[in-house]
Amino acid sequence: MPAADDAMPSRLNEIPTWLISQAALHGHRLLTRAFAAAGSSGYQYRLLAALDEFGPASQAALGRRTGIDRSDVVAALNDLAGRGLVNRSADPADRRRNIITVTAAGTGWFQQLDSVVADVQNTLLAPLSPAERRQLIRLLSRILSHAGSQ
Amino acid sequence: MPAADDAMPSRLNEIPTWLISQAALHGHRLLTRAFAAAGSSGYQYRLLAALDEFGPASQAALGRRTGIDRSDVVAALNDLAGRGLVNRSADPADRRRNIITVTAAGTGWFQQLDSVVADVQNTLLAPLSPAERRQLIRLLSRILSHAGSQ
DNA sequence: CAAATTTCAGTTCCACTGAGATGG
DNA sequence: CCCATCTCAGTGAAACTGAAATTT
Repeated sequence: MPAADDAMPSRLNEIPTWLISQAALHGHRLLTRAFAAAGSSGYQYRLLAALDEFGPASQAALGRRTGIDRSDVVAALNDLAGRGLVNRSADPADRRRNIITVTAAGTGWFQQLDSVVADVQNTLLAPLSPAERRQLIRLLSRILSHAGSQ
Repeated sequence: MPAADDAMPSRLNEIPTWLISQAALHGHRLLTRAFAAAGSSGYQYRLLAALDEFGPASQAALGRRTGIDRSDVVAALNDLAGRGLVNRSADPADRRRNIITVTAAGTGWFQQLDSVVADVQNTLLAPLSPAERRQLIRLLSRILSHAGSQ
């Protein structure tokens, strides 16, 4: 029997949480693949973005800013440091801390990752016009700022 | 030191994949909590939705329709069957198959879960007007149908 | 002594894979 | 002989927890 056995319950396709989850899943797959192809990861991109915007910081501060767990920050920085993209140095003012600094190579690497991220956005949002993309961003931002302020 | 140590890199809040992921995370948390409070799970809701829309089906067909892995279908149906919400019976036409049927109690349960889901949508989308909610649904649907047809 | 930082080891949750048993 | 189904056990990734060592 042919039986289009794989049709989703139509109910699900009208439920916002479901649509958002599916879109997130697809975006996450695209990003993970693109980062892996570039030899990196989402954690590394987020850490480099925080360093780029706020300058050198301790590992704990990086974890708080990026929402990455302290344990995972260690592992991601081990990798970045091993490739010479960031430096670890002791904080003279507080010897518990490692101060993380981006190297010149790290800055160049971050710019490359930035274009990887931009490509993925274009792939994901391909069917939407520029105005529609802005609209989507605004709607999601409002949902999130409401969620965050509860 | 005050140091608003927890501000996200502003770059992230303009990246659609990031916004979608954050919204999905929040929605998932709300749903998981609401389902748990009601004594159920998202898997159970999806399986009951498929049975409600398409009628009795084999476990393999349910897995394909709901996108739930075959192993996880078994576990979720074990729970539903143990509570008398669905029945398993052998398919007389193909004895490899279990035919899953919803009981009367299962139908009532599904309607309760449906209102749990509706409540969560209202919570998540609280800051949006009805027109904006429809707009969000349309934009996401277009992204997904484009993603699915590739 | 209490608190913060870095680190390692281990846990938990979820999605998935492999394989055996039954049957077509 | 090959394929589909149901089931269980196990694997792997991602996020988190606990605790030790160091320093404030």
